Amino acid sequence: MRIVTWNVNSIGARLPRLLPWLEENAPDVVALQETKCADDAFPYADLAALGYEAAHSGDGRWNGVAVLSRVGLSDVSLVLEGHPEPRLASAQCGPLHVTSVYVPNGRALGDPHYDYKLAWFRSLRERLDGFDPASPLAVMGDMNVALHDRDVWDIGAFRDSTHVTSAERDAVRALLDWGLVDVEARPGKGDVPFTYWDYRAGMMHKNLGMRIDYLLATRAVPVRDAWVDREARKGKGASDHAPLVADVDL
DNA sequence: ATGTCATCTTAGAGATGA
Repeated sequence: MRIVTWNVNSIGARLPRLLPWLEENAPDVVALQETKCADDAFPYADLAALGYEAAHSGDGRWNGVAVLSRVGLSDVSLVLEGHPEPRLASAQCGPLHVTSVYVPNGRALGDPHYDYKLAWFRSLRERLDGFDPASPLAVMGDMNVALHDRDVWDIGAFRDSTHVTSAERDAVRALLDWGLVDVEARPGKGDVPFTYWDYRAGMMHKNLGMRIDYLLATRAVPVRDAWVDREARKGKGASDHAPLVADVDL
């Protein structure tokens, strides 16, 4: 099966790009983030027309996550204990349990949002205790963390900034220690499979990006291939994130 | 790098977040 994670930066604004992309790439399961959409405005019908069931959690202007599946959708959960913002959606999709996450950005060191980010990660880790690391399970989404120095275009530009601190990286590593593997995409242009490029300052054109979107999967998920579709980040009407795609033997 | 984009607000340019 083919699985995808993609921060679409508004599903409403992105629909003219998202729907043709789904038709062309034919993924079985898609984890979406930043739908920026209330549940009653979610484009269920457009997605159903392409064969997808959807579980969405969103309340409007900010955040919002979804799981799309054309291989079954059951055991839906939209809750991360103690955190009311719509940043997590999970479901059983055929043989694979999928969680779509949009981790809080953190904003700045010393900002309360940074502590919120770390607390959110802790809750996500605790939530994993309800699952079996020997079973096929994927946690996918925008982690808002660059795990290694090479995962940003210039680590020197990230002094005293979020996304690269030890605490944030430790929070991701705690997920790995539970039993998840960081499924890195094939190297892209510039040797690092960046998934995000800021809209400003021609960052995409200069390939000044970050690898902050992740597919984390248990060892029970045999990964055949994984890549970033940079084409989806190009041109008019693109999200500032590219989709991370993987083919798995399930 | 701070050159854009998306959304909301008691109508329309500014605030907010990324």
